[in-house]
Amino acid sequence: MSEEFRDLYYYHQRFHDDDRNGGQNSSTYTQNLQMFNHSSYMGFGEFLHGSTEHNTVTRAFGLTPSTSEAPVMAGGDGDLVGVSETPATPYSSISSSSTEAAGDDDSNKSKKENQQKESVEDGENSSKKEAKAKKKGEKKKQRVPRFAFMTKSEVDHLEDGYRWRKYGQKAVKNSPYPRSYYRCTTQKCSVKKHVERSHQDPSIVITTANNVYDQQNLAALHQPQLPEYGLLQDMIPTFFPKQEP
DNA sequence: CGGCTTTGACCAGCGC
DNA sequence: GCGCTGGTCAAAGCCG
Repeated sequence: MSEEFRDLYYYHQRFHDDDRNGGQNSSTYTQNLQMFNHSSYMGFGEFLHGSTEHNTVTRAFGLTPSTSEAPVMAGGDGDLVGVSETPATPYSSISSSSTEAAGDDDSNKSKKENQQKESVEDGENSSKKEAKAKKKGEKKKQRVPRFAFMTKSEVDHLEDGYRWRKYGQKAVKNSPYPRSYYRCTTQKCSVKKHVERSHQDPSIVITTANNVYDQQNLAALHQPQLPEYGLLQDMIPTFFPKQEP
């Protein structure tokens, strides 16, 4: 995995018997779910505290949060959270967080668009500079909480019930595997994620997603279609707790 | 024709 | 200030 992830929490392993075959016969199971911390982002505990609720991650993916109390990620003000104490438990947990402009993906975008528009309209470099200068006056870009999880899979882009459009691909430093950038194409869905394959263990896919879902919009968000081999809830049970009978 | 991927270019943040 | 890197844009092309 890329060096940006510093600390491992849990490690989620998932096998697809036949991903290529529509995943119809695939099976999913979890092994040590490993969580990791993005070095440039806030600690996991911080993430939780910074977030309003335990369901943050659920929201992050636009999934309807469970009504049951999230078990979870309790404790830990620091970089790591104590969940790592129970890694053997299947469905034990998920990954970490990071920060980046809190909820400003769109604002950044529009900012950028405006910037570009300006430069196009003016048709000169000067306008670009102006835009830049203008931007300098604006408040510093904040960070959106992000989190990531590792999945053992043969396919890079895991089916999670959402529609994604790939909007970019970059070579990853120190890794032969590129990183692909996706955005959710569902209306009102502003989630973005990037997916890369671990160069240390090529069988592992690292997915990192932002957390820009507006809680108020949550209800309006689409309900995920059940993919062939399970939802993120299955992959990240700590954040997607199973309903107790 | 619409939706998607590919890919080079651009931009901002960060470290030195 | 400069270079590097991650993230995004958008044109071009592909595909159903």
